[in-house]
Amino acid sequence: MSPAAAAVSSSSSSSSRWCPTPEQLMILEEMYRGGTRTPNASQIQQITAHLSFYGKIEGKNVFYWFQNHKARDRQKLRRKLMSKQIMHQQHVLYNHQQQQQNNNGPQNHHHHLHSHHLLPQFSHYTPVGFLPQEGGVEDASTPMVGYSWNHCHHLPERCEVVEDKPMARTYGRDWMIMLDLGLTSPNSCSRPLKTLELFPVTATGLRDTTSTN
Amino acid sequence: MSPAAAAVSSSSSSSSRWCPTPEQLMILEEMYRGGTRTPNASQIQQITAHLSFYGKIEGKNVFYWFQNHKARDRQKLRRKLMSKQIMHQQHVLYNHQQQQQNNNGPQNHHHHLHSHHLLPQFSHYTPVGFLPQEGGVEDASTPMVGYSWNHCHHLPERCEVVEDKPMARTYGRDWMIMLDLGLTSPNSCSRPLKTLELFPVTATGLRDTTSTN
DNA sequence: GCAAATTAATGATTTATTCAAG
DNA sequence: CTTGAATAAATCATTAATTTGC
Repeated sequence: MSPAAAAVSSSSSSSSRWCPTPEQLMILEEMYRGGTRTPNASQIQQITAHLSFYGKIEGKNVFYWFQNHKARDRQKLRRKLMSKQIMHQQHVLYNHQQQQQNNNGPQNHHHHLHSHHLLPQFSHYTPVGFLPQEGGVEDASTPMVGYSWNHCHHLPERCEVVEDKPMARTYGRDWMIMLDLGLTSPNSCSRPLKTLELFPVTATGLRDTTSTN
Repeated sequence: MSPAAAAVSSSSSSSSRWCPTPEQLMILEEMYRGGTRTPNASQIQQITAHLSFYGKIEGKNVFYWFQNHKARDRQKLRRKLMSKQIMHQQHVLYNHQQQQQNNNGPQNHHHHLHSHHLLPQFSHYTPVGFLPQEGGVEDASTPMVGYSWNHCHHLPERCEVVEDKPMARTYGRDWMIMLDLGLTSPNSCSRPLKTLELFPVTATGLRDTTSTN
C-alpha cells in the first residue's frame, strides 16, 4: 500500500514472477477504479504496451492482475457481507433468546447455541444466488461504476441503458488470442522451438503435466 | 455414438464456435488417451498445426478441448465414485437398520430414511482431496498410461523417473503466451488493430465486461 | 418423412481455489 | 501475509441428437 517503495527489479536477476513497479501499480489501480474489470485482448495489449514504459511487463501479467484484483475485491466484499449477515443473525438470535427468556420468565437457561458456533459453517462457496442486489457495503475505493455483481446473470436484468457499442460486443470472446505480443523480449519471431517429439500418439511420451509446478 | 456421420461444416457458414472434424476429434482423443492432459504452449501450437490440416482450427480450440475433456472425464469418474459411495452408504444403512431391527426385535418401523432422499445432497464440488489413488473404476477406453490423477499435487510425489528435460520444466508456466500463431488465418503480421480508445483512466469508458453475455 | 420442440453434448468464459515467491 | 501465477470447477451458450405431433 506504500507506493513509495521502489523495488523495481533493475538488476538482471531473472525474477520468476512479475514485480509491478509503483507506477504500473498506480495505473492499474486507477484503471480498475475507473471500471475496468476484464479487459479483452486488445485492451490488454494496449495496457501492456503503455505499462512497459515503466518496467518489464507482459500481457499475462496485466491479465492476471485484473483477474486477481477483481476476485480478491469480490471476496473482500463477500467476507464483509458475510460477517454482517452473521452479525445480523446473531442479533436476531439474541433477540429471539431474549424474547424466549421473557416469555418463559426467569429460569436457568443452558445456552443452546453458542455464538461462536455459528461462524464456521459459513465457509466459502456460496450456492450461486447469494449476493444481494443493492450495492451496500461501499468500500472506500469503489465508486459507483460497474459492479453489477452478476451472479444470477442469466436473469433478464438487461433493462438498463443498453448502450453497447458494436466493438464492445466482441467482449469475452477471445482473451487468449494474445498476450506477450512484442513485449516479452521476443526471443525469436519465427518458431525457434526445437521440434519436440511430435505427436506421442503411441502413449509413450509426455504424461500429464498438471503436477509439474 | 455413431461415428459414421460426417457433419463437417464444409460450407462457409461462419460458425460461432469451432466444430471439430472427425479426424481432428480422433487425433485429439488419441492424444488424450495417450496421456496428454494439459499441453503447454508449444505443444498446443504443434497440435494445432497438425490438426489444421484437417480443417479450420485455432490454438484456443485445442486448449479448450483438453480443458473440457479433462474436466468432464474427471467429473464422470467423480460421479461414478459418488454413486458407488452412495450405494455403499445405503448398504451400510440397510445393514444398520437390519441390525437395529434385530436388536430391538420385530416391531413396526416407520422408514426414517427414504433411499431417494440420500441422493440429492451429494451435489458436485468434492473438497479437493477426494479421488482415490489406485486406478479403480476403469473405463473401457482408458489404458494404464498416465492418469496420475494429481489432485493434492503439492505432495512430494516427485519420486518417479524425474527425467524432465529443461524445456519441459517450463510447463504450466505460460499457457497463454500463444494460441493462434500462424494458424488462424493470420489477418496481418503487424498490429492491425485500430488504436482503440486509449486508456479510459477517467472512469468514462468501458464498464465491466463480465455481464455482457 | 420432417420440422418444431426438447434434450443432451460440448465449445467457450468466467469464477473460485490453490500454489508458492517475496 | 500479500499477491502473482496457475489450475480446476462452475457456468454460459450453441450446436447435435432425439423426441414428438402431424
